[in-house]
Amino acid sequence: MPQRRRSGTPAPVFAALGDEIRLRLLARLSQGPLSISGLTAGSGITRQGVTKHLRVLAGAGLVRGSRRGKESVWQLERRRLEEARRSLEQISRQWDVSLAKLKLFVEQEDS
Amino acid sequence: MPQRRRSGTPAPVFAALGDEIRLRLLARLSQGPLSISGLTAGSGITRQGVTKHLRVLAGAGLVRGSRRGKESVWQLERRRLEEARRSLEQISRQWDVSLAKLKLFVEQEDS
DNA sequence: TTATCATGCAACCAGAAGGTTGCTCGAAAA
DNA sequence: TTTTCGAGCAACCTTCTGGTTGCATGATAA
Repeated sequence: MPQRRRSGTPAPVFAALGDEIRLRLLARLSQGPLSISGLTAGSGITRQGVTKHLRVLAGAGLVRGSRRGKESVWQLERRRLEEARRSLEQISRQWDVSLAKLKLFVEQEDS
Repeated sequence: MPQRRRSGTPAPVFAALGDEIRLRLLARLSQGPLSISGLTAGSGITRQGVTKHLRVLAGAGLVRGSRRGKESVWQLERRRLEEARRSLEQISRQWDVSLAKLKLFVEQEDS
């Protein structure tokens, strides 16, 4: 089933990033592709736990896995992260405008 | 109790951003400060639900609330969002390096 | 061919999340 | 001084999450 995300909202990507273990997995994957047992080593949780986290990341479109022989190898997927970054930049921009207006308002009040 | 976040990891902020309703609340707050009932109107959930979401956002340091008369008014808190944006940019940069190396490796393989 | 290794699948479990309702309380408006 | 309005607190419920274990299976290595 392709196209899990409806691409409209950044929420699922943020949710996927909102977990320490998943951030560490991504960090390790940013050193290069790895198999599940490779990722499990030193992760502190079981292989099945890692698998579940990988599925969450894949559901958000942040990683992609493929079978190679008896192992399944995972790697980063660039697009979604860029989308997330853009979303955050946009939110951050709205934010700035908002706070600028607020500041202006307060100063007006004061005078 | 001040200082809820240990500021080391961006995960809690991402987790707070990882919910549609909370993103909408932030969007509305970016138009200016609002009371809880103000935020509740048109949110689709009850006042208590909104309150809980606000607490999550506050726990991540993204908003701040203060009492004004009988109402409690909420507004954005800039710092955390900037931190999150920086984190995402850094991750994104690692990512780029990683994928560049991968591409290089693949090309080498091919030749 | 037989072990062994890397996974997948399913069931299960405890605790967190997201939501609701009911009641209480202080501030404001009538 | 009464209402009324905006919130807080607590209890409760259901669903999702993060984790585990046990077992089955297809590839690889001996």
